[in-house]
Amino acid sequence: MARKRVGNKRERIINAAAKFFGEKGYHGTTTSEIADAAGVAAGTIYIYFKSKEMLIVAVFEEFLGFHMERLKQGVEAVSGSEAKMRRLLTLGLELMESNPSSARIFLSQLRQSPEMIKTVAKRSSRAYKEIIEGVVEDGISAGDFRESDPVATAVMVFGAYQNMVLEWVAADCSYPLSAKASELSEFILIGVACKETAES
Amino acid sequence: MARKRVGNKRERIINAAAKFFGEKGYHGTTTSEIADAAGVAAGTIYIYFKSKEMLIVAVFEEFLGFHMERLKQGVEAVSGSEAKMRRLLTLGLELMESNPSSARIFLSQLRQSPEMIKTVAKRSSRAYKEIIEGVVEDGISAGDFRESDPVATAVMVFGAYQNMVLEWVAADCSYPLSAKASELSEFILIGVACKETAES
Amino acid sequence: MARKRVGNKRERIINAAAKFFGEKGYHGTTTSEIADAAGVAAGTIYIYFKSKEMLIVAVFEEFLGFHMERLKQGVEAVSGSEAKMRRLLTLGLELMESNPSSARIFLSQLRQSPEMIKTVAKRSSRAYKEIIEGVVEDGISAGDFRESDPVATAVMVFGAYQNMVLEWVAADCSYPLSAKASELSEFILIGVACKETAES
Amino acid sequence: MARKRVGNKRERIINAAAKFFGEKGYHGTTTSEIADAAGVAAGTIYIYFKSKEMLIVAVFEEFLGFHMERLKQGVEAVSGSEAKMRRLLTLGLELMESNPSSARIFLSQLRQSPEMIKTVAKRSSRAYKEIIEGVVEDGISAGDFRESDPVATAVMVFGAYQNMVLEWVAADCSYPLSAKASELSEFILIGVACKETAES
DNA sequence: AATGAATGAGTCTTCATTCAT
DNA sequence: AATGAATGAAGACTCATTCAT
Repeated sequence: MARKRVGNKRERIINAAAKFFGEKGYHGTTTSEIADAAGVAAGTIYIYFKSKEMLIVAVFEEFLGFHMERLKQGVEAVSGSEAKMRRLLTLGLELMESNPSSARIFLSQLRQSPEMIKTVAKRSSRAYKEIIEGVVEDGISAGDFRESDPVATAVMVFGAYQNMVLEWVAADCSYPLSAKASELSEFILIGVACKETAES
Repeated sequence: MARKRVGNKRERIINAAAKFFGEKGYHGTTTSEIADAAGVAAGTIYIYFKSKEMLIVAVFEEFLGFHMERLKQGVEAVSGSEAKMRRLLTLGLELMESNPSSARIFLSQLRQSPEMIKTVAKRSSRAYKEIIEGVVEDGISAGDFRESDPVATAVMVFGAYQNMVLEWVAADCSYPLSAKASELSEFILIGVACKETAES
Repeated sequence: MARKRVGNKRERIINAAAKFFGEKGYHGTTTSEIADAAGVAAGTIYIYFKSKEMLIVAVFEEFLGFHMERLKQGVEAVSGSEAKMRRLLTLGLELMESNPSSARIFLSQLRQSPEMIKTVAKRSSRAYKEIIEGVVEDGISAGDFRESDPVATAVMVFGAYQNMVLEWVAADCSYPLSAKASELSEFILIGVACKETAES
Repeated sequence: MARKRVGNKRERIINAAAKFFGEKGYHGTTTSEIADAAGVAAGTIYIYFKSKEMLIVAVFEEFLGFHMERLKQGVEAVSGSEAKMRRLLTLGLELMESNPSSARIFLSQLRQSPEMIKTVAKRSSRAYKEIIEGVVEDGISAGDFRESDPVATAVMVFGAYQNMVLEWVAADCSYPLSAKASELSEFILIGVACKETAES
């Protein structure tokens, strides 16, 4: 009684879906098992979501919205371009670490069909990169980072970040991801900010 | 009729599979259409490959082997750490550009199931990163690149590279990917080599 | 159209399966034709039965349960060892005669795979023989039958009975099987009851 | 080299087929594995046998012919109705015991399709029963056995015999079948020979 | 809104059989 | 006679989705 009524049905379905999609992949998960785990009937899913595909999209949007909000807050909470970038990367890894299932969806399950890549995956990276771009742009304006194309830079920063998470997922999340934060930050900061490294 | 005898059957199947898997995704492709396009009977696929899954793995190995060979040759053909890194990244983008279908498989289709991520996708990035690591290590030894953990550096370099390709794929390959080579190289080289950037 | 709503789905599937398995054999029958004949969709079979194999097992259990109940009742309804044995054999032949399809499954289709022989076929003959053994044991105790190993005796009685049915099935059920009841009973009764053979 | 050329191809195919059909069942065996085990190409089977079905028929005929010859010889070698019957049953069990695979084919694999039951299985039991009938008839003529319908008697004798073998096969041939010979003979002989039952 | 039994189109895979060599 | 690569028809089973209740 207690566990069943925690959250409304839509939320329960999303949570169950996130868990299974992350663990077994989109095609490896059946809508029935999601319904079971969510404690609803098979048909109920279709009251809240038009199709299985729309369900994974919803799962992802939930995840993305939550991420974006946190990241924006985190970035605003500190000052200084370098500190902002550090915060962004560290927080990003922490968020991924706290929800490996969603991380997996983010990293691979959304790339199932060319259609999905073009719509959702694209939007996801766009949102992410907008934040990165913001930090980069501000850093350049402030003279903290070297001159560069913020868009291209964001693509590469995001790639490095993303691949670090993928490595961790491929390693079965067997080590603390957030421990890699400083390593990542160093690399990125040198890439974006490198200006005054003396001689050698 | 004309295309029927070009190449042996195994090769024809691999080519057809690469095309469809890349265009429509692993699950969006049926073994029958691969057989049709390859000009063989449905059952023939199973003479050469144990299952549909082993087929995509084979497609990928083919692609990876080809890539690795080219990249190694390319890197060896030039001298100087910076030149090697540039060559590596440029060649990588060129290879991806010349075979968008395989690029798509490489970037997403191999991540279909958690199983695949753990086995094949892992191996693929490992192979790629080994080359990158080699260049980074040599560069550090030679004093051309700054001191850093070559492994972690390779992860990030690979991530940036990969994401640049993914962007291109998500944009429907609508612009020449190789045109981005210098941008990527700059970013990476600053990240790995940044030592003597004068004042500001 | 008329037959559609007779009985629930599970029952309709079992009946259709019994018919086809009996007529065309297990491997000669497709799940689709069973579904068609039962007036259900192909997938519906798998709601009620885990696999085609579990379906034939279910068909058989149904048949066996029905048989056993009838035979036990029949045997209890009469008194005297000889009368019981006669009743058992007669009733057995009558039951087989009334459902030739199930008889065929019982006699041969359950022996399709070594696995089935070891599990289901074994259990079926065990159930049958337990009843026979009971009658034989009681007959011996009562002094009506000669001393013998009831287990081995049951094997042989069952064999004679079974082969009589098989003959009938092989002859396309072209004669009334129950007409053979007295002949069978005589043979068996002499075998089990013959006590005072003089001389030799 | 030595093993391969022992026997001609036809014989090798029959032997391999007997082994597999007996162990894994008719439908559980592929023609390819038979060809492999026989050391011939897949297509070669079809030079010697028209189809898979004709192959199992051939296997069976081989087995039956061999059996019949031995049984006839065995029966003729002794004198006296009772001795002949004993010899027949004992020899039958011994032959089955010496070739469990063929025994399994005989007992169940030939019953795969209604067609097979009607043609081959029928013929097999007919051959067997002819021998039994002969012994029974002679016994009756000689006054050794009681008056009865030899045909029906043979059906029942054959059934008892057959079921004893089936029990043994179902028990994984885990005990010496020939040890059951005397038990079987007693049962049968009482059934056929019992003449002077007093009274009742 | 919720259910869950039912649907049936869709797919991978097997394998007896053929035939060019 | 022999080969064995190739065929392609066939079939068990799955599962997203629907709809009567």
